[in-house]
Amino acid sequence: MEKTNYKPNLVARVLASREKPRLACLIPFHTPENMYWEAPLNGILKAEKEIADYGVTVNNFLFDQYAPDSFRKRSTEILNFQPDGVLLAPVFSIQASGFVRKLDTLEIPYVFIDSTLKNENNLSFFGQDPFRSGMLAAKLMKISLESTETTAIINIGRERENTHHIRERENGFKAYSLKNIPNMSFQVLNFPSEEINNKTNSIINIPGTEISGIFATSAAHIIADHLEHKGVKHITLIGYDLTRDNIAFLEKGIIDFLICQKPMEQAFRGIYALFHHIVFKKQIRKNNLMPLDIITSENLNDYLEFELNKEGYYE
Amino acid sequence: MEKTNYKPNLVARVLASREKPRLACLIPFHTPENMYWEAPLNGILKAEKEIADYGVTVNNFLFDQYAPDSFRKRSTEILNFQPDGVLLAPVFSIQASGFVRKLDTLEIPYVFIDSTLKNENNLSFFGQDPFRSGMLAAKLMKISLESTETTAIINIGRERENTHHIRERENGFKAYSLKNIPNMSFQVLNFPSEEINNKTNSIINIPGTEISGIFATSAAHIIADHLEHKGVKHITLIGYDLTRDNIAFLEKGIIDFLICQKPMEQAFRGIYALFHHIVFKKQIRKNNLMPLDIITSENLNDYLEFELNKEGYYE
DNA sequence: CTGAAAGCGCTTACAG
DNA sequence: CTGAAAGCGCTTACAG
Repeated sequence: MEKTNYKPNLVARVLASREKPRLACLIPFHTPENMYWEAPLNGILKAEKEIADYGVTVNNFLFDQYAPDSFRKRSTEILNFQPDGVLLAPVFSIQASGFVRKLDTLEIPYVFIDSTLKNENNLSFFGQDPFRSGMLAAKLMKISLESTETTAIINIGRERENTHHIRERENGFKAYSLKNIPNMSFQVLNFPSEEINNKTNSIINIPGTEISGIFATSAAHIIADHLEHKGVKHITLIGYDLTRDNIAFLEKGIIDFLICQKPMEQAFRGIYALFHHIVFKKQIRKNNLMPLDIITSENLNDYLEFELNKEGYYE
Repeated sequence: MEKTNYKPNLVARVLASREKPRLACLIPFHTPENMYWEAPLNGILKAEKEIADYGVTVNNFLFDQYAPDSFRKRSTEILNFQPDGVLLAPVFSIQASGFVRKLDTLEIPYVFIDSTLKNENNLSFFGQDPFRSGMLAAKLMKISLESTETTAIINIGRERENTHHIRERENGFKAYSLKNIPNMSFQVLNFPSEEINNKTNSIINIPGTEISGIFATSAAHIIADHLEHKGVKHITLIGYDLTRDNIAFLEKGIIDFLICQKPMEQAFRGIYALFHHIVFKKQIRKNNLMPLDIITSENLNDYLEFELNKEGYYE
């Protein structure tokens, strides 16, 4: 009888509905030393503006990315806040698991950005596949090398800092190299970030001319700074993320490639996923892998301008 | 007195307004031989769906990309249609100029995609900078080459076919090479597409082992097919666009890099620019250069999946 | 030319 | 439990 394929007008629905959905975001705050998390925050703020007319409000609960306790405190605040949806970066997997379990009970939808947890009922995930990004880095390394050469995989960071992500990048790089670059050898070097900060130039003891390529699984700018001071040229350096420091070294030609994971867009689209789900009852795609964008000095400017302005499809 | 910063609710405005804006699109139709223009059309259709609830309708006027007369006919139809906004690919610059002049008189806003015309009053442009894309191709070529080597720039296509675009790609490649790859020599080869289609394997007379890299300013799959049949390996092949043929050769490893200009997103965002301008009276950024996306076999799948699904920020 | 009323297509509180 | 009425925040045709 009701076979008429009636489609309600969503604009009218929003206006008539007295609902004012409240979203909560749980991501790390950024610091002058680590600006990475500024981008997701900007994505959130941009999305918030765009959907304000639909009655949606967004509240941010920022935690210390090195302090699991801070994460737990903020997540409790969110539960008290009783939001209609949550966007979170599940940096600390144990604490995040406990938190989303409570959200499940309360039937509050939640979206992961940056990294994900397996076997959770998240509405959606926006982020990168770290293993594949490591493979891509190895491919770029392969074409940069001339023949039989040695490269280094350098991990910089605290023990707890995004460990899984970093390891997966390394694993991807290794897997690709072993399969596709048989005549390349590599060594793995680990440096805690505290040590690096104090004595950059001495601690990274790169065996001079033997190394022709470096894959920095994080903080490429620190290695770039080291290479610049040492006056080392001709080392192919591949890293991650368009932070200000990295960009400077990319422009100077010290960093050759940066792989970008579109952190602003991850957060922007995460908010939109919640918005579309809650307000428009739309179906949401669960896994959204961001493309592995390759940035060089040639496409840097277009990329930056584009990424900063695209989100709203207008200025 | 009215210093109160009152912001009208756009959702209510749309509902109350009896306006039903009608958009017209003027782009080439695609054919089995040239599927490129399918992507922009899909972008248009996707955007159309999303904004239907706002009362906007979209009408497509497709022309033959090799026939200026076809362009002119369709543009006349659009003038009779009296749209509230126009999206067009100004493939034929003279005809397009005449058309947009009439739109100016009628005060109908219009947006360029794919390529642009200078000194026109277009609301917006979404496309790529072909010169910079050529530079990027040269950079990729540089890192792929081992030392002193010869590369070829190969242009395939009819005389009239996107000439400006193609030439600019070539010019960008040359400019970068001359400046940054002093020990590389290159030759420029031009093939009309008609000849190619008939005798692919014989006409491209690539001087065997002397060539170690090829920059295909268009139709890379034709060259890839040639290389495959000849059994030539180790030639770095760089081309454009994620067409089905190109993708197949990228996966096989015969094409090494494809530079993508996001044709679907160009059109999608073009429609959104018109929508936001007409319905929401939003300010629109005039020049929107798409990033020069570098696609390899490693990031191909993520890229495809992402691009095909991102537009609506949901599935 | 100004101002109050009707209406956009829905949802929801309320009367029956 | 059902159905008609009121109302979301605007615009616009219409009465004065």
